[in-house]
Amino acid sequence: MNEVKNPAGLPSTLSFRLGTLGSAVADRFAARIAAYDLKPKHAGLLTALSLEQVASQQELALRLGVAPSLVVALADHLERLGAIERLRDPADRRRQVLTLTDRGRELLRDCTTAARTLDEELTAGLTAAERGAFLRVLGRLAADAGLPTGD
Amino acid sequence: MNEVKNPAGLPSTLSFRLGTLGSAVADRFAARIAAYDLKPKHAGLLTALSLEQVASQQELALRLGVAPSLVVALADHLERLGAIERLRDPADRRRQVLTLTDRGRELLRDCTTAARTLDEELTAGLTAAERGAFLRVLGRLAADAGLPTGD
DNA sequence: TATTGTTATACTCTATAACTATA
DNA sequence: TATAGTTATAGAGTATAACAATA
Repeated sequence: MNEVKNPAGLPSTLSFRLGTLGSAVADRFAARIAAYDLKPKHAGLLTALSLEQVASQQELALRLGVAPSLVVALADHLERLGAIERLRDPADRRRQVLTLTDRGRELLRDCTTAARTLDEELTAGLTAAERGAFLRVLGRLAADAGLPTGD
Repeated sequence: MNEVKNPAGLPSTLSFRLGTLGSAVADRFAARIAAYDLKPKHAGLLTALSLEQVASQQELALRLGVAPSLVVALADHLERLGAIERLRDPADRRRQVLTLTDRGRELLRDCTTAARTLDEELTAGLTAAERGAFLRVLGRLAADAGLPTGD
């Protein structure tokens, strides 16, 4: 007399699939941008700067959902790479305003290209329609969760 | 004279969205199963056991893609919770065969319920058809990536 | 006194390497 | 000698708390 099994277990849930697949994809993305001496969080910071134009480190910490001390470390690294510049805000000399350099925009383009290539590989088995619909729903879910979607 | 922007930047890619959304969902899932003194990796181990019936710790390490030493720590914890039993394989006394207990199956059901509840919240803004299509594509992508899908 | 950025420190997660017991 | 599991140790990543400069 078998127990009643879960009609379909944890792997059939959207949350589990999204979590495991997201982790796998993030790892693959990280491996590809490692060639530029960048990690996903660096790409996230560059992206935030490209959307916001300028931003203080506190604002970035809030936006990225990380501790301010981590923004210091990320910005230090990006500054060493020549990807960003730190400028004291003359109106409030406590604030450091971060801005993208040309090199930073170039690196962000490289990251985007790497992500697009990965997209192609991941969705090789999908029709164009399936892929488009999937991407749109993904964008809506991300927006609902308060994440950037570029729209 | 604005520079030409990326026609659509990193946040418009499937890889970026999957990675960020996956991370956010994983965090939320972790917060909910913390009430059972479990973390996502524990749920993954319980799931693997439920699919495989029995498994040695080495096999589990391979399946979960983690170091064997981590399986030790995860199994220690699950054993303390009464969720699994360790049995020496009589045929090869080096091997520990892990099996789910009734309590383990109960905990796995609790995790699945938590994931389903989270699913509902995440997809509240989608039609049933959109949701079904999204889940199916997610399953195909996960399967292509070698992850369990429960199918 | 409050706030921005920084530094110092600690904690979590996980892997690698050394070790024990079986084979 | 080789393998399963365990233990010891170390590294990455990130947070919290103390501190300095400025408001």
